[in-house]
Amino acid sequence: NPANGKTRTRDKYRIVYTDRQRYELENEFSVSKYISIPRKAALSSALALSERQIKIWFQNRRAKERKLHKKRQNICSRQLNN
Amino acid sequence: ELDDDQNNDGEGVWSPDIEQSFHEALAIYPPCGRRKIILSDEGKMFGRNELISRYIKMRTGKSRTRKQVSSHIQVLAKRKSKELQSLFKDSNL
DNA sequence: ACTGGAATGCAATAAAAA
DNA sequence: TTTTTATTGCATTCCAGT
Repeated sequence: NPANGKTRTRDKYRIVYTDRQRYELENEFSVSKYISIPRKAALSSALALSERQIKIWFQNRRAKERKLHKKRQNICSRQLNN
Repeated sequence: ELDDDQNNDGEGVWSPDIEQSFHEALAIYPPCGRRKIILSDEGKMFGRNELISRYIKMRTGKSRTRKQVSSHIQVLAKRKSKELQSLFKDSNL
């Protein structure tokens, strides 16, 4: 449903991705933190997700990485000021 | 560096007074999109967003860059299209 | 070389799911 | 409570038009 440009509906606030969708997305992320336009198109048709969903997944995945990195930094600084 | 905003007051980026002059500028310059976007004065070039930016500075004394104006127009257009889309959904279901 | 505008990025946030 | 999809308001980057 790419013509809409909208994913959320009144009955489905969000959908749960399949294990294969998660695996392939995670695999692509390990190659590059930023998805290229042709790779995004390929993943979109391969995983039956809209290009918007691919784009948003990478944004959320980067946010997760930043959050984890911040946690690691906090642990390090905690160990430094004992 | 510390909060160095001579141009930005305590309110948000598009506080009511700035929003007011922004809409005035929209009405003044081209009364809705379709007019010669190519504005070239002797020596200097001026696009619509820059004219809007200058108008906001005139009326409020606060600076909003042409890219801020561009971004704001995009956000407003998105809101409008979503309002229309939700109206269609409601009437259908 | 200038621009306006689309695509994209990110922080904050919501809410369902785990 | 934490994690996972999805949106929103701004800014920033990418694309052409003149």
